[in-house]
Amino acid sequence: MDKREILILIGSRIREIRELKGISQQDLAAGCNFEKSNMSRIEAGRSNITIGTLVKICDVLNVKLSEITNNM
Amino acid sequence: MDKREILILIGSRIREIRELKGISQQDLAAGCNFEKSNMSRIEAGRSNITIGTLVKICDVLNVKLSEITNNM
DNA sequence: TTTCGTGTTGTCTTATATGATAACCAGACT
DNA sequence: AGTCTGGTTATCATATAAGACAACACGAAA
Repeated sequence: MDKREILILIGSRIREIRELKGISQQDLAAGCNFEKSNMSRIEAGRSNITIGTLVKICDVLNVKLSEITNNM
Repeated sequence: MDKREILILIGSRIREIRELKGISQQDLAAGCNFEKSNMSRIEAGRSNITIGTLVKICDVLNVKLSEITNNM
């Protein structure tokens, strides 16, 4: 799996969990201290995010990093 | 677990796997197309690496991303 | 229709990761 | 002594992620 695929998978996983918890992109982004526009890009896999950003998102979603990267 | 801890854990995991496979930082870095100095920082958890960089390293080490992030 | 909620996209600045180079340290070996 | 090998650290330029902002699309509900 290459970088592009992984980023898309990570984004999809984030979106899946977010929707499962009934949170809007807006609110998730706000919890992470950034704009919904950036969250939209992240969920679309269009941003090569850092571990720091991913950890922030995991924190707000209240999931472990390994839950996001599971099977990758 | 916060960002700092996670980065240190990821770095340690990379080093562990690299040494297990008997590769030098030099060679791992070369396989990733960057310098040993950067690999040193990454293994020390002193660089907030992107998913792209992590995927590159996983590729050269021939491990899955989830093997690195396991239990985090 | 208008308004609201949610998400997307483009563009901008600033912060920082990437990547290169050089100097350095510690062991091992000659 | 010198000379490898492996790793660390400092500094630099460049690429790009982070973060903010505005405009837009679309469906639902008023």
